[in-house]
Amino acid sequence: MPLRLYNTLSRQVEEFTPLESGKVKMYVCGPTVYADAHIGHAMAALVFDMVRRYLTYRGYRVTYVTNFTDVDDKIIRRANETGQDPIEMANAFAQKYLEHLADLNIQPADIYPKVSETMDEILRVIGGLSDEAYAYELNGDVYFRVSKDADYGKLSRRTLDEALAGTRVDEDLRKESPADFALWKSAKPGEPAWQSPWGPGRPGWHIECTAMCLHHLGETIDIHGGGNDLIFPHHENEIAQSESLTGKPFSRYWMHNGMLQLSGEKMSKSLGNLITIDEFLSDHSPDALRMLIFTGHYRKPVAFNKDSLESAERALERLLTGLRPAKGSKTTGADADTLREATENARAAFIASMDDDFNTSGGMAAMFELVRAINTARDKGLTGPFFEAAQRTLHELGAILGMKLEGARAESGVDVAAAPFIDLLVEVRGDLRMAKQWAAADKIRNQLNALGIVIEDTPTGAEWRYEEPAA
RNA sequence: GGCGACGUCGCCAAGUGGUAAGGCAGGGGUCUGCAAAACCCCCACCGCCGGUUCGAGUCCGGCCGUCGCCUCCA
Repeated sequence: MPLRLYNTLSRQVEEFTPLESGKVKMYVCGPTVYADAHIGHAMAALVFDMVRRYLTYRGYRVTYVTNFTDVDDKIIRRANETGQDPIEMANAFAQKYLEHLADLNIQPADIYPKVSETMDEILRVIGGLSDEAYAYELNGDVYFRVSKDADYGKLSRRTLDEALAGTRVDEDLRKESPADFALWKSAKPGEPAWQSPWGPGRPGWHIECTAMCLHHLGETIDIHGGGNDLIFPHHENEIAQSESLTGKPFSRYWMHNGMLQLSGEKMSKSLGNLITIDEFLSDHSPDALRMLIFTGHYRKPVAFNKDSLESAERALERLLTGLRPAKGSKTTGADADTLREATENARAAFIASMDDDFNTSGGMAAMFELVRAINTARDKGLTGPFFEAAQRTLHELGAILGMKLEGARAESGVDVAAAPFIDLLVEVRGDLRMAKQWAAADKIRNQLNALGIVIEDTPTGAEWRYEEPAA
């Protein structure tokens, strides 16, 4: 079964075939680093991390490039306000972003290009476009001549007239057409500037991705990704620049994730309705965010609110029940066969779903089916290789979605040093129960519970684990 | 206004034209001293109106509604 994915360019689900067999060149637009990243950024990073992990799982060798925009109006403004050097400030935010990505269990990209480090390539691209009359200069500014690009608008499905309809009133009136966009901006006093054939200045926004792709991945890449708010004008303009310069298709597939929404609106810096990654991680696990996002489809908007987050956390807890240890002694027999079959079915169902445009929701369903099969097998006393294989498969499928599926006990909450004392209390409680001293036994259970230690009685004795105390 | 996406159980959310996955919540059981967990069972005529078809949540048209883009934006 081939992998199929939705291509924004064709507005259809297509079979995926990379340019070079077995290899995938992938570029994802990264953030402009002028403030703390929020979980909307995280969603894009998470979605494409999942895409990359799945492609890798399916045997592709993926080269993954994602950029930092570190030269930009907003960065300059913010730096001026706070009296910092713009490049240094951007660098600090980029560094922090990288830490967030690591905290979110996002695999590092192969290359993280920055505008400030790609200047030679950017100038070369602009020069090439100028040579072919795709660009023109106006007193140190260089603009892309949209009218010369015959298929401009093919990604966002807009005609030139439509693209013009909403253009700003305070446009540079010297431009040949309002739809023309800046490739190079001449330097104003107090701004960081680089030397160019058109005088000192800095690049326009869209040109960086074109230059970075060309430089690091070549003239045609396989997958270009980003949020769907980038389709126009950013990605449209990238296509215009790249294909005008090379005469070749820029990206074979365009993938766009839906927006994370807070109270019914897109989470964004300009709207001010955001939750930073820092804020999120202070209260919740990275797995919970993945659960929330991958419960739905990556192209659809995700509602982020208290309810959806709580629901995701409970769903995650349920997933984790499948990883609790076996407690019986059977290793073979009908229950083992049933579990083995369920394990194979779950993996097959997971792959079938993911092959269909990364249907993580269906993949998640397969994981829950597996959890039920594991829990049933455990209740029936199964242990041993088949039980372990099932749990390993659960981990394996979770890992494709970037989930660590770590039990709370192993992860945090309980100081390792406290464990023997808890064991002791649980043992004492067991003795009290034997003596039918219910009140005293329940007191231990309740008080430990208040501290986040959950005790469960089983036929083979009491077990305990740590859980975040309910708020 | 233009372009586009979407409207499926109380909530979140899948769904290749043939009578609706999964999760959360809820109800009923098994187990248990009680509890918790786990397991079993129950819980949807798919926004509205037309049309195509033997048959539509799934295709076509219209309407209503939500969201995104059109300006920096993951």
